[in-house]
Amino acid sequence: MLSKKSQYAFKALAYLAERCDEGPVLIADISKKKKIPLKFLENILLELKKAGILDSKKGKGGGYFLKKDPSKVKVAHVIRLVNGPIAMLPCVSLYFYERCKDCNEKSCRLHDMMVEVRDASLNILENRTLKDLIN
Amino acid sequence: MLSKKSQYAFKALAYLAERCDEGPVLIADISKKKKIPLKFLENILLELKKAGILDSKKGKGGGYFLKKDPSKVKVAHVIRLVNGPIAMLPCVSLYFYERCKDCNEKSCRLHDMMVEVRDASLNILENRTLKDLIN
DNA sequence: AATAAGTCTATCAAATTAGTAGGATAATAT
DNA sequence: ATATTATCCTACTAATTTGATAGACTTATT
Repeated sequence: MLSKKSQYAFKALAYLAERCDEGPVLIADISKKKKIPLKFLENILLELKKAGILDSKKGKGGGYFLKKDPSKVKVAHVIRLVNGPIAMLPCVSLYFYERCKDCNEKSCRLHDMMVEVRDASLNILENRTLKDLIN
Repeated sequence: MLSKKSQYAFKALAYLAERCDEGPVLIADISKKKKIPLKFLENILLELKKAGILDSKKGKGGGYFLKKDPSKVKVAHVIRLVNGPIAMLPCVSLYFYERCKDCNEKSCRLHDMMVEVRDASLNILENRTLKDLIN
């Protein structure tokens, strides 16, 4: 399951995507409209900024805004950033791979099955962007 | 990601599925061969028994064994039992549904997307069984 | 200089995960 | 009967993760 943090991140990103031509948006504004705890949201947005998805401006008239066009930010990328692996097993993850101890990957049928699940999920998540989150 | 408990459960179930015509298998045997902490495995197997997947016999000649044919036990069912929801969001889960607070499901595009991911995953996991875990 | 906003670091409580301990119960063998 | 074998059960603990908060700091604007 996606963490609450991830859900907040998507809500905030969707909100920013809807307003991506209107200049910076206040954290407090997002927090209020999307009912996300302010300080928690601060941390999340900062993280997304450091990851290159958002940018910000300080002082009056400042706030957060998308650094790229919503259609350029993949949902899979956001999940990996905020939530971690998409795969169901470490031995099957593309970005967070870890060898399975005491298990031969070549002959593990669970491995194969989880590769299938991963690919089915990625087929969707790699082809959807923040643009698809806008109503 | 699947918990270690889930991974252990699948290893144990695969082991039992391979030996489903050979009578009861000792917990200690599974623990040793699959390198699963003994006491942890005890708890897991007991849980699977209570869920109706396994049965057991006490005393000499006892042990655990599959209650049904391996081809009758769906992978999706085991995941839900041991790991919990398969869906990425509570508002999209079939067996662990929870309403999304402060979010209108009808107009939430993330919701739609996660329904797609869920169905893509279930399409695989509901159609694979313990039999598919045997080499 | 005052104000408005994001930045940073640290901390905290609750929940979850992974694993352990040890006795209780039941089936079998002698 | 009783000793042995093996599962059953309840509780506990340690480590990690998650969700959230506090407060001082920095930077931009007026």
